[in-house]
Amino acid sequence: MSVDSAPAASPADPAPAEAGKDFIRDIIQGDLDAGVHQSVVTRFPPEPNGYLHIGHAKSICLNFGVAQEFGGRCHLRFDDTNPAKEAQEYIDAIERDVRWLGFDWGTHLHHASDYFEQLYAWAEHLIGAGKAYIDDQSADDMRASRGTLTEPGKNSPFRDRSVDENLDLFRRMRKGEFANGTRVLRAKIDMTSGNINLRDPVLYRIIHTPHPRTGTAWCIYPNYDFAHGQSDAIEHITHSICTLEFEDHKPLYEWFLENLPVPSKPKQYEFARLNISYTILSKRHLTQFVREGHVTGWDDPRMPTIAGIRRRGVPAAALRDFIKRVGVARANSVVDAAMFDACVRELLNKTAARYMAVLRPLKVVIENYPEGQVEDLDAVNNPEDPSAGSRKVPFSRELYVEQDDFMETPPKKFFRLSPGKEVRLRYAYFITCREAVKDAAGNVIELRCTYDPASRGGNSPDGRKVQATLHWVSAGHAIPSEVRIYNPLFTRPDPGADGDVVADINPQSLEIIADAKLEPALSAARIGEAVQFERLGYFTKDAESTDAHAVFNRTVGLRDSYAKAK
RNA sequence: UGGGGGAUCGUCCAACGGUAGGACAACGGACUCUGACUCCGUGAAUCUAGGUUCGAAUCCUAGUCCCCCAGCCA
Repeated sequence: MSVDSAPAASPADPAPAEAGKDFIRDIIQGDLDAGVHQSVVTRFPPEPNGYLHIGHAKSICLNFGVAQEFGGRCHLRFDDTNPAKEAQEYIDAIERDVRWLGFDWGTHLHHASDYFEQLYAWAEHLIGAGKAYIDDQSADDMRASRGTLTEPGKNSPFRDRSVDENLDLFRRMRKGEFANGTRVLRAKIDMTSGNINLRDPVLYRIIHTPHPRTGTAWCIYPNYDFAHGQSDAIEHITHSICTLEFEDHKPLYEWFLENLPVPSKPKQYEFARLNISYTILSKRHLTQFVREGHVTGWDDPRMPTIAGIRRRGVPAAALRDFIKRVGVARANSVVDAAMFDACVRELLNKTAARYMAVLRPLKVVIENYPEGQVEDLDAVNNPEDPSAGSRKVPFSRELYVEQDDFMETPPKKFFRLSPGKEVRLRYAYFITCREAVKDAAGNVIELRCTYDPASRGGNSPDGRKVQATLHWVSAGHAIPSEVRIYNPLFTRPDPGADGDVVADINPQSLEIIADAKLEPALSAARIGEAVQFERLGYFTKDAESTDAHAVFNRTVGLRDSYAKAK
């Protein structure tokens, strides 16, 4: 299912270290200036339970970005503490995506599972200090005694077990003597705390499921709270940057650092996660879309995953630019999806080679053009980049133009082809429409036109002007191709606001054009290479293409002030 | 009605007691062999009410609204 152009081991397009400015960078600069740290060490800590999305890209750019800017380092650490949800496929995809984004963790690829033995020892340390106990309550009973947002919790009847009993039970948990869900290790903190995370949080649970890395070595696993801060401490992370919802966990994070003989004391900082209009960035929902087949996979170009964005043809640099423009703050916000498109267009305008392609072909016959004659006309590859040079485009008597570029009875502001109207065919000739040929149903199926031989190359020696320049493809030379047009996956800017995300999925999110016509030079396009189809948008050849059947994805359309005016 | 956070143009982010600025979006114009690009221009904001101060988006007080937390997920 998953077609992916796998990047090389190190980033093909490394991110440049250009400093942004935000409260996180202010804090780091302050710490460095004050000598709190000699250098900065950050980490990007994904759980390998799904593919990375554009929200993760924000965290990646932040963590790796500050490390780069301040001359420190950033670790890639898999937070693999729950084997029931994690898989090797995700681990591989995450490494690939981080590299593609342009970042390099060097030798610092780590896993929470690397620390299972140490974390276990620390758990026994806590038990020995009387600060953790084995609870035999069921999950339901624990929930009932935890209290609510407004009512304090009640102590577990197992809270005062002896150190020896706790130690014995914990060791037997590790040995696998107990079934899933029968016992947990809890910290002994304060069941009446206003912060629910401090009401004797669970530290270890029994999960008899093989782990992608440690196999069956363990059947008890630390949870996030017991693993994260300690892993940070082991790696000497200086600034542990996470999203706002972990703010309530900070007191717990610090409680472990204070009560355990950890080698360093990292500090946690939180920022607001990324939200984008017309987009869902929740792993739970993205997983659902894949599982239920609303999309073709994690790398479906409609998905906000890094793999999907890449496959759609967005360059890593455009994604980085977007993240940079969005900024980092603590206020919840929803970024306009148009800002992402703007970043993509801005980069592609400078870099993408231009070609002509007709998506919805309408046959044009140039009546006064000699049958059998073919001319190779010069076309500029990229007007924004003279070094890109030029190419030849074949012109002949029978051509295709876009159906949208003809109207039998045009409204006032329609500049394109209509009966009697003269337009320019880009890089070719002025042509005038003489007749629209229709089928029995009255549909226009062909245009009979004449050309002005003196306008070869696209300019008339008498200096007369035309209002429109159209793209075109020689019928006899055209390469047939499938083109996939992607529209927003959702019909509303705030999908799921009424409670059902799936109900807001856009039934027209994918338009497949089976028989587009491409100019011959496009046969050399490489998979993943960004090109512009003139007047239409930016496209890239999909990895599903075969020699016999090309497939192009639309990355993003061009701005279209005419369409908007209509 | 517990605990924790947050409110600045339509949107996102700046301004760190001293002229509220940038980007995206919108609108108008110029240019154009892409109705693209580019360029020029226009409109557009400090949650409310008090207070401190020569001066407040920034400090204080009281409100209002929004977000997060009751997994043996992360």
